Amino acid sequence: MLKLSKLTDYAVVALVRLGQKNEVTTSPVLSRSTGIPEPTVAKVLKILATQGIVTSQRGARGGYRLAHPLEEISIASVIQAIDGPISLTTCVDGGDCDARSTCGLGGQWDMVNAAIRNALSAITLADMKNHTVIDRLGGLQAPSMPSGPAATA
Amino acid sequence: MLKLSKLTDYAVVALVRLGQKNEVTTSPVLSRSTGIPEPTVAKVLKILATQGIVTSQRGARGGYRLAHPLEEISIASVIQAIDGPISLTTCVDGGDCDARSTCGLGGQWDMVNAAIRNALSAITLADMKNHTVIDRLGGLQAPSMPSGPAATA
DNA sequence: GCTAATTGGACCGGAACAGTACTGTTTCCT
DNA sequence: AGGAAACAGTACTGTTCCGGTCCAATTAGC
Ligand code: FES
Ligand code: FES
Repeated sequence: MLKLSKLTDYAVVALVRLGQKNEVTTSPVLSRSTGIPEPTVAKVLKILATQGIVTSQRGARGGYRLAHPLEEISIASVIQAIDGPISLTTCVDGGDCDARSTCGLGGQWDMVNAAIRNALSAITLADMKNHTVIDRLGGLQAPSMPSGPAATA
Repeated sequence: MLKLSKLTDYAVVALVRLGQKNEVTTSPVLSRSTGIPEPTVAKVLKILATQGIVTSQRGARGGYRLAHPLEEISIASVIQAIDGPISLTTCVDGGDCDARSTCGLGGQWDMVNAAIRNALSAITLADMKNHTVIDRLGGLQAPSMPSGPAATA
C-alpha cells in the first residue's frame, strides 16, 4: 500500500527522542520514554547502529547515542536504514523487470523514484521534532498543472 | 522497502499501452504486447475495471478501454486502485499507533504523506508515455536547504 | 575475577502479496 | 439457436517479508 514498515515509524520516534537528550541512552529507557515495546525499540536501534545512524556502546553503562545531530539526519536515510533502498518498482536501477523491452516506459519510474527520494531527503528529523515539515514542503506541490488530473481520488 | 506492489507496475504499463491504441483491447492481446503474463494482466485489468479506471466490454469481441484519456489519469489514482490508499505510516488519518501520546511527532507524518501523494497526483500516465516526468517534477526538489542533510546516502 | 548490565546476532511464527485456476455470465458470430 | 470468445468473480496455493522473541558476545564496575 505504499506504506513504510512500522519499524521505520518507530525509528523516527526513537531518534527524535534520542536527539532531545544528548547523552548515552539505553533501550529500556528509550522504550519507557517513547511507549514503544522494549524488544522492538531494541531491534530498531540495533539496525540503526549497523547503518551508522547511531553509535553504540556495549557492556554495562552502555547505550546508544546519535552519530549526527538531528538536523543532519534525513527521513530518507532512516527509511533506507530500516527498510532498505527506496525503490518504488523492481525496474529502477536495472532491476529484473520481466517486460523490460516491451513496456515502453524506459526509465520513467526512475524519475518518479528520484523525486520521492529527494523529497524525503529534504526533510530532517529536526523538522519532525519542531513541526516545521510544512515549511520544507512548501515547494513540493506540483508547480504547474495546466490540465488538472481528474481521476485523482 | 517503500516499494509499491508489482501489480501496480504492471497496471501502469498496461494502461499506457491501452492509451496508445485507442480501441477495445483484450487481455491476451495486451499480454502479448506488454510481455506481462496473461493471467496477471487479466487480474490487473479486472481490478482497474472495478475502480473505474478502465471500462470493460463483455462477451466476444469484448475487451477493455480507458475510461479517461491518459492525461487525466494520475499515477496516484492507479496506485490507490491497486494497492489501496497511500499511507506511509499507520498513524496517518487517525491510525491506531501505539505510541500516539508519547511520540511527540503529532501529525507530522500526515504532512510527509500528503506531499508524496501530491507529487504522485501531479504525474499522469501521459507523462510516463511521453517521458516528460522530469518536467512535472521540476519543482519537486526542496527549494531551500540551508544546512544540507549529510546522512542522505 | 566475578557479576551485572547492555548490545549483537540468529531464530521463528504469521500476515500480506503474487500468481494460478476454476466457474459463471455476457455477447458476438455463424 | 448454437457455439465460441471474452470478462467477472471467487477461491486456492506458494512465497516473501515483516514483526517479535530468544540466546550469545562484550564491557563497566565492584
Ligand atoms: S522496466 Fe519494469 S515495467 Fe518497464
Ligand atoms: S502517532 Fe504514530 S508514531 Fe506518533
